[in-house]
Amino acid sequence: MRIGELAKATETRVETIRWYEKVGLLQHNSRTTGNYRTYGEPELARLSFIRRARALGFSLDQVRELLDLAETDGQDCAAVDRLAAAQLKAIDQRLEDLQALRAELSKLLRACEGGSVTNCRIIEALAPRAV
Amino acid sequence: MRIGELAKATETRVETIRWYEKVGLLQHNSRTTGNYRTYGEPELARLSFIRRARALGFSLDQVRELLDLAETDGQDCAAVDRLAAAQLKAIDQRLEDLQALRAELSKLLRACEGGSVTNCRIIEALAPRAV
DNA sequence: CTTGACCCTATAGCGGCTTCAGGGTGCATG
DNA sequence: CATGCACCCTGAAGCCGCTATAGGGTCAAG
Repeated sequence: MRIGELAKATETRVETIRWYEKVGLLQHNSRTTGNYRTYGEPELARLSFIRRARALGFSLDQVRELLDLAETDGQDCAAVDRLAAAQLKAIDQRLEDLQALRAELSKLLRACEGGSVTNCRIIEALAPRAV
Repeated sequence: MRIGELAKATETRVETIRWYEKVGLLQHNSRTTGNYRTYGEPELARLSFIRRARALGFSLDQVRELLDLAETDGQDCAAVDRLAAAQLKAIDQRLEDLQALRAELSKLLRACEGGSVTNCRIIEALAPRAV
């Protein structure tokens, strides 16, 4: 399988695949005579894994750890669990931040809707004190 | 006022202020004989505005737009409103994504907790099909 | 006269790619 | 056999919004 095919199969951009190679996440099988990368099933599986983990918000470093753990035979499920739990906690934190931010912003927007044409309340709210 | 003072007053790092200058968001008043930047009230106000807008999740480009709008006398409140509304929409989208992600991840975690020692269900779930 | 807090510039680095420049490969069509 | 086109290659730079690092200068107090 060539890189474009692998890209399609995993919904990854070709450049991203080459980039994963550069940072040591995914190797290619071999090369054709024309110097094209080729991939087999294991690479497809590995890239799928990577993409799934990325979609769950894991960093590339975390993905590396997960891959290591996945590949050691004596599974350390606890380590995986720790990683996933940490990730969940980080997501919860970001959710909280984002929700606070949303509340602020929508307060601002409500102020604007009620505002007059001559005075933009959003600008006022952002300004340090009565600009 | 020197840069350190301004930094303290706005809870901004000194380096960030210099960076805002580099990207054309905030100028300094003048320089001392010792080549130190100096700032006055208008710069303090402007930086406060920038920081507030940033804290609400606006990009630097959006902040630039907001500053332009804030400084034109004939206010275009509608334009400000559009910007803020777009920002709110973007935040809502990110919230949605993040919530979906959270659900996925916590499903994974629940699977792991119930799993046996010999088979990590998180790894299984990430793998394309029964690695 | 030295110490220390503050300031300066220029440059590189972060994550996670994306884009660009400047080519080569390989297959179908004229 | 030439041409076109989709696909592939490498290497380097660019994106955002800073942060960090190196290697200096300024200035007031002790």
